[in-house]
Amino acid sequence: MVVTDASGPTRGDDLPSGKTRDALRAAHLYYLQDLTMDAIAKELHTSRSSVSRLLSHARATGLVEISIHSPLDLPSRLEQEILERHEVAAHVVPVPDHASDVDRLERVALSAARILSRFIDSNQTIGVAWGSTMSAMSRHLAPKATHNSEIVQLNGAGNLRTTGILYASELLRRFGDAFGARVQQFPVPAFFDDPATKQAFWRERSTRRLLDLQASMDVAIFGIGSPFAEVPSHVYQGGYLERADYDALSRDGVVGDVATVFYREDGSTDGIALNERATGPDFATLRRAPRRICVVSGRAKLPGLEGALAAGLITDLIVDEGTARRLVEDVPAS
Amino acid sequence: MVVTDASGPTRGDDLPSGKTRDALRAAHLYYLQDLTMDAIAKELHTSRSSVSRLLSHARATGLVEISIHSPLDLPSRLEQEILERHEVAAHVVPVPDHASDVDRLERVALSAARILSRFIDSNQTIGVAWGSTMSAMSRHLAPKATHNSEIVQLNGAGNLRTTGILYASELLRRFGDAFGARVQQFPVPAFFDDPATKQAFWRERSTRRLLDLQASMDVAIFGIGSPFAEVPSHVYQGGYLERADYDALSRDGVVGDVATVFYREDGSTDGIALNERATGPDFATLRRAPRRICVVSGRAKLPGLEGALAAGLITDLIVDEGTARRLVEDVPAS
DNA sequence: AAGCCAGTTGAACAAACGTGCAGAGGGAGA
DNA sequence: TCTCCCTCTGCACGTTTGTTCAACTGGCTT
Repeated sequence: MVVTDASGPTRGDDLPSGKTRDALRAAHLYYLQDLTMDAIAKELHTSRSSVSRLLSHARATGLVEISIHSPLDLPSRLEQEILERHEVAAHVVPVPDHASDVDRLERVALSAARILSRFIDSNQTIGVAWGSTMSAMSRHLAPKATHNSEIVQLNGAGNLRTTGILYASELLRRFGDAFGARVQQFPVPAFFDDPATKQAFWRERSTRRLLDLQASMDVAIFGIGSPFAEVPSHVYQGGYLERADYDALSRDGVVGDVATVFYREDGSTDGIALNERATGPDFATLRRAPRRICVVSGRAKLPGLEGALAAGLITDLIVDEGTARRLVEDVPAS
Repeated sequence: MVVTDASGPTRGDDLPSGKTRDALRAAHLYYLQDLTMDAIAKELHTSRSSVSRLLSHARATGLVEISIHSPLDLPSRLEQEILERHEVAAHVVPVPDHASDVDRLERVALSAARILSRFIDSNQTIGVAWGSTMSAMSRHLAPKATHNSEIVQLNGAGNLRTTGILYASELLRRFGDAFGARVQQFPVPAFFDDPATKQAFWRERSTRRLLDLQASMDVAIFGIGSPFAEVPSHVYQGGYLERADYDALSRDGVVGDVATVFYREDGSTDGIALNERATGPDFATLRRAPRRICVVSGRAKLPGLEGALAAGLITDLIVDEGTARRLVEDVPAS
């Protein structure tokens, strides 16, 4: 639920009550004055454990923000190089080379969630895709109070087996909760069976409303799908695609997808039949968003990432260290 | 010393060596990925204790910044009221009411030091006064790398007993170190014996250079002196003033000083003889600095604070809770 | 070459911290 | 009014973290 907190007009002394208020004060004392929790407990007339919990609350709830500044001169050579080669602001997440893909994903998602709050603000329309990366991310979002913002689902999530609504709506809801934003779901399947159905649907006014929102996004957040990786992305496991679809993608030289829209190594999408049935925004629409944040982890997604970069889909990239390294090594000159 | 760190052009893998680099990585892992220090130790191939130290280093050195955001709607009613009444951005430091004045000062100074780094940036001229408040503050500054900034001493520090140079230079040096800035000392006594000497000195070219710097300050940082408080400020203990001077101040209705320039309750300075011999910048000069940060703790300084506010010396105020409360209560309507 | 100093290191200990748990409080509904 | 359910509290325990200490390193002097 959105942070509301009963801190009414309790004027008078200095005990305006309200958990958030206490948390704020505890945070001041702990992070700005270096008191121990014990000392804070005494000042707040409560137990040390409660203070510990208050501080957890303060962190989890975004009252406290911890950020890390490279001393400008040495900003991860990697980030620097990625910026130069691809004109993309990169955030490289350190992960040990031997980490499993699951670990890697989890850690990138955690960092990404923390970094994200910098980009979110009031009065924004925020497009959110879905997939395992976005899902992991949604579980770690640091709340940040905003007004009048809107979360828009970028692509449908229904498939042959489930409506996908539960999964996707849960994910979206987490984003909405974290930022106190309204959530606009997109209740369509990930892929239509028949392009004509999509066309028809797209003409519906309720659909149009959503498409218009997408077209006016301020921020888009998405992962990258990699159809032919050893560990396929969510889209490719969940029964969204059939054998024939795969074969078609393979023939077309597809290296990845963003919000269920497929593309080739060079970023092109023309003539990829499946896109006619996909529900994600075409790249021209996506690129209208001034800030487009891509979260990637695992070397398997490298080709997909390179394609997305070629397509100019990304303005901000959050990526694990190993993949970042390969990105700059693979392509000596773009 | 200024952070230099031997992290040269060590290209290659991902082990560019350098303590700062490790600290940065540790900080990422600890604060952005919530690993335990033990886990980080393994990733960095070192002991847990070293990681603990690295993290301390990262915090002390400003690589990690921890900030606290009130959820905009409830920004300490006090800060709100001070803003409305005095047009000053206040930062209220929570301190228990029963805290001693020494505690109070220490805690305000600590918070102030942390808050300060937000205001400091590259290519700035930063005026710094001295006194017990500034001294306490200087001991807690969080380093922040800047280029081409300059610390300028606002007022002389010599007195009858010592040259004051040691004390003041130590204080200034800490500021300089923390921000990697050059330090411009002002080697004059706090008060001249004879106004004429001051006049003469002020015509010296070396003095002019410094006064010009003061006149082009971007930020000024100062405390408030309170001559008649039970616990007198540094200026009033150290042998800077004599009996006769006190009497004169008392007759003139002085309530405080900023950088050894005295003023009355209404902020006026005209006709206060001592100011003719003082070495601090006159208020017109001071007010040319776009940002003027005042750090105050202890109710004894309340009259002084009110005078400084009346004189329009302050744009940003860092003050302990008790004093802030009295400030808004004392004067129901400004 | 020996000696010295300043800076690091990990082990061991002590302090500070997070969390499961059982009990207390306090509405909303029966 | 009683009961159920939810939330919050402080305690007790195990874990995590800060710090002291002695040993070690590498550079510089004598």
